[in-house]
Amino acid sequence: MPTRFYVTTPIYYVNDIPHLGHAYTSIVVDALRRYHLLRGHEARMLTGTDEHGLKIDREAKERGTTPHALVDAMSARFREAWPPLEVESDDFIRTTEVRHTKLVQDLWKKIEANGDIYLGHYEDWYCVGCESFKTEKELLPGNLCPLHLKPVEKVKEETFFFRLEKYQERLLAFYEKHHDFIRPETRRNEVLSFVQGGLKDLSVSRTSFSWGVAVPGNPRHVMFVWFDALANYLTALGPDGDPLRRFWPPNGKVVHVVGKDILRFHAVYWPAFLMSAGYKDDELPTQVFAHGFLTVDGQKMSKSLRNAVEPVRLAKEVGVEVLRYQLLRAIAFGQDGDFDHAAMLERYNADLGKNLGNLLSRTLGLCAKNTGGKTPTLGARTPLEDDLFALVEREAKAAGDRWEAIEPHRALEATWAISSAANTYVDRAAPWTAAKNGDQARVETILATLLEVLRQVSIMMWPVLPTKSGELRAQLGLAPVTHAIDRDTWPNGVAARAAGEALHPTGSLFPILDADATKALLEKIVPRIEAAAATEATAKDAAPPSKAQTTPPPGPGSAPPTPMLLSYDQFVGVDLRVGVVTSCERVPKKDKLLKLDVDLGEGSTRQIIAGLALTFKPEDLVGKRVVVVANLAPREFGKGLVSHGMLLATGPSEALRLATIGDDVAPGSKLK
RNA sequence: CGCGCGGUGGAGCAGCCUGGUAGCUCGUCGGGCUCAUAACCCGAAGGUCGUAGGUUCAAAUCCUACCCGCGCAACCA
Repeated sequence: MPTRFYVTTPIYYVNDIPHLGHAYTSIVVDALRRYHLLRGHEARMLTGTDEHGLKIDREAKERGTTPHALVDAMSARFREAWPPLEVESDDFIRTTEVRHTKLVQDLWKKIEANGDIYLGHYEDWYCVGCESFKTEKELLPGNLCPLHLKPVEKVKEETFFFRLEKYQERLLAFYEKHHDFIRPETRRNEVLSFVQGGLKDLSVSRTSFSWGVAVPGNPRHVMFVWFDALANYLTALGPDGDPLRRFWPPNGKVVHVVGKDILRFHAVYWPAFLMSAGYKDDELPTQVFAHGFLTVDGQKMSKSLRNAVEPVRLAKEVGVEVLRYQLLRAIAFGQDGDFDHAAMLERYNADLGKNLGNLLSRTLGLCAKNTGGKTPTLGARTPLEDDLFALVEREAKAAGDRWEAIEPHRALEATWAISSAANTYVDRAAPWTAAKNGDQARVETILATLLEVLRQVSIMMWPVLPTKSGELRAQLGLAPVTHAIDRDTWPNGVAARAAGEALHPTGSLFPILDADATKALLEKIVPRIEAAAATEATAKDAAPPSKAQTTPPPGPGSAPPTPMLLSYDQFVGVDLRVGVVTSCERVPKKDKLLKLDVDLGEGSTRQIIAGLALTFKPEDLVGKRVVVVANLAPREFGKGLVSHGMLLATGPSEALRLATIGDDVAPGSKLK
C-alpha cells in the first residue's frame, strides 16, 4: 500500500482578495505535495474558500448584492490566483457547494445523535446599534456600548451548544500520545495550556442571520462558521465509502497547514468534533502545522497602509520562480518572517543566478567545447569525485528529511549546498587544464560528474521551481521530472547517463539582474505606502472616493475589494460639515493618533480621533477649520477612545494636508 | 500582571525542541582561476549569541528574573 499524503491549506475567507499571506500558505502546501509525489507517495492537495457567516451577509447587503453573487465573484479570485503561482491543487472546495453542506449536516447529525449537541441560551450584552454581542470587558462604565455610547441590553439568544468540555481529557491524552500533532513546539505549548485551562462548551449555531448551513431539523439556526468550515477537509474526500477516503487516517496521512491565528480551531475544535462524530484516535488528522505571519519590507501587512502585496502581479513582474524561491528559502517556516523585496532580488541573483544558473552555464559551455555537446563518459573517479558524490548524497538525504519535517527553508539550504559544492569542484578539478593536457578521459569524467549533479539538483528543486526544473533538464537533454506512485524519484546515489546523448544549451536559466535592472524592478513591485497606491487604485477602478482616508486603520468604509459605485442617494447621505478644532492632544501609546475636540455648532464639541500625528503637532491644529464627515458611525480605537467623525485630508501620513475652508464660515455649516 | 514574537560579527537571518568546534546570504579587504551569467574558487578582518543569576564537566541552546524593540487584542495566511 502506497504512502498517502493529504495536505491542505485553510479555506480562505472570501472577505478579502488573495494576498501574499494566502499565496505563502498555498505555495508551501503545493511544494509539500510535489515533494511527496517525487517520493512515490500518493499525494493530494486541497484548497478552497470559506463563504458563510455574518460578515459576508453584511458585506453583500452593503454592496447591494446577494451573498451568493458576492461569494461567487470572490471565490473565483482565489481559484484564478493559483495556476499563475504554479500551485496545482487537486481540488478546490467551496463551503457553499452542495457536497459540503450535505456532509456538514451529516456530521452534525452524528454529533447530535451522540448526545453532544444541546439547545441552550447564549446570554450576553447586546448593542442594538452594532447588532452584535459585546463582552463584559468591552463595555464602558455604566454598561455603555463603546461605539454608540448607549446602554447595551442583556439579551438571550437561543443557540445549540457542542459539548466541548467532555473532550478535554481525551484531547490532552491525544496530544500526549501524538506529540507531533501540533507543530511547531511553541504552538503546541500554547494549545496545551489553553486546553488545560479548561474547555467550555461551544456555541455552534446562530439565529441572528441566515447565511450559513442550516441546522438539520431546526432551520431557524445556521451553523457557526467554524463548525461548517473545518469539515471541508473531509468533504473534499467525498462521502463515507468514497474511494478518496483512503487519504484519511488511518490509511493516509493528513497535514493541515494553517496560520497561527487559526490554530486553536484546527487543533482543538476540529479533533473534538471528529471524536464526537465517532472517529477513533487513529482516524484523526495527523498533524496541524501552524506557520507564522509575514511582514512586508519590515512593515505589517495591512489594507490601511495599502502595502498588501498582490502575489499574482508580483509573480508576473519578477517571475514566479523568484517569488516561490524567496518565500520558501528566506522565511523559516513556522516562524514569523519578513518578505523583503530587495532581499528577494538579491537572493535570486545569488542563489539562482550566480550559484546554480552559472553552474549550468559553465558546465554546458565546457561540454560544447570538449565533448561536442554530447554527454561524456564517466570514467575512473578520483577522490575529488568521491567527495563530491558523498556530499551530494548526504545533502540530498538531508533535504529529504527536512521536507518530511516541513522545513522548506532548510531543505533548500541543503539542496543549494550541492550546487555550491559543484562550483567548488569545478575549480578544483579544473577540466580546462586536463583539456590542455589532452587528457580527454579525465575531462569527460569531470563533465559527466557535473552533469550528474545537475540532474540530481533538477529533481530536488522541482517541488519549489517546477517550471525551471523542466527548463534546466531540457538543457541537459532530459525530459521533465516525472513521478509515479510507489516509485521513489528522489536522488539517491549516482545514476550516470549513457555517453553520446545530446545536450541543448539555450542560454541563461536565471539571468542575473544588474543594479539598474534591480532598481527598475523594485520601482515596479514595491508597494507604495499610502498615497501612490491610493491614486493607482482610484485610476484603475474608477472608484469615486478621491479623498484620502485620514482616520487610521480600516474603518467600516475601508477599501472594498471590488469596484464600488456610490449612488447619488448614498452620496448625499454623507454629511460633510465645517468644524473648528477646540482642543487637541496626543494619544498615549499610539504614535499616529491625535485626539481632537471639534466644534460642529452642535452645542457641545465632538471627540474625533484622527491619524494625523505624523504630520501635525497638537498645537498646530487648535483653532483650525476642518471638514468633517459628521454622520460616520462611531469607531473605537481603544478603551474610551471613540471617534465620532472623520477629518478630510490627503497625502502620505507623514505629510498630510488637511482639507480646509475659509475662516469666516460658521462651525456646523453643511457642505454641498 | 491581557496574549504573542523577537534581541546572534556592518546589514538581513538560521541554529535553540534533541546542551559539546557559532553557520548562511549580502557587504568589506586580500589572493586565485579563466570554463561560465563581470561569474566562480580560496583566505582574512569582524561576534563576551540583550543583561544578571542558576543548573551542568560543558549553555546561543535548559531554568529564573529583568531590560529593550515589535506585533496582536475587528474571523488577516
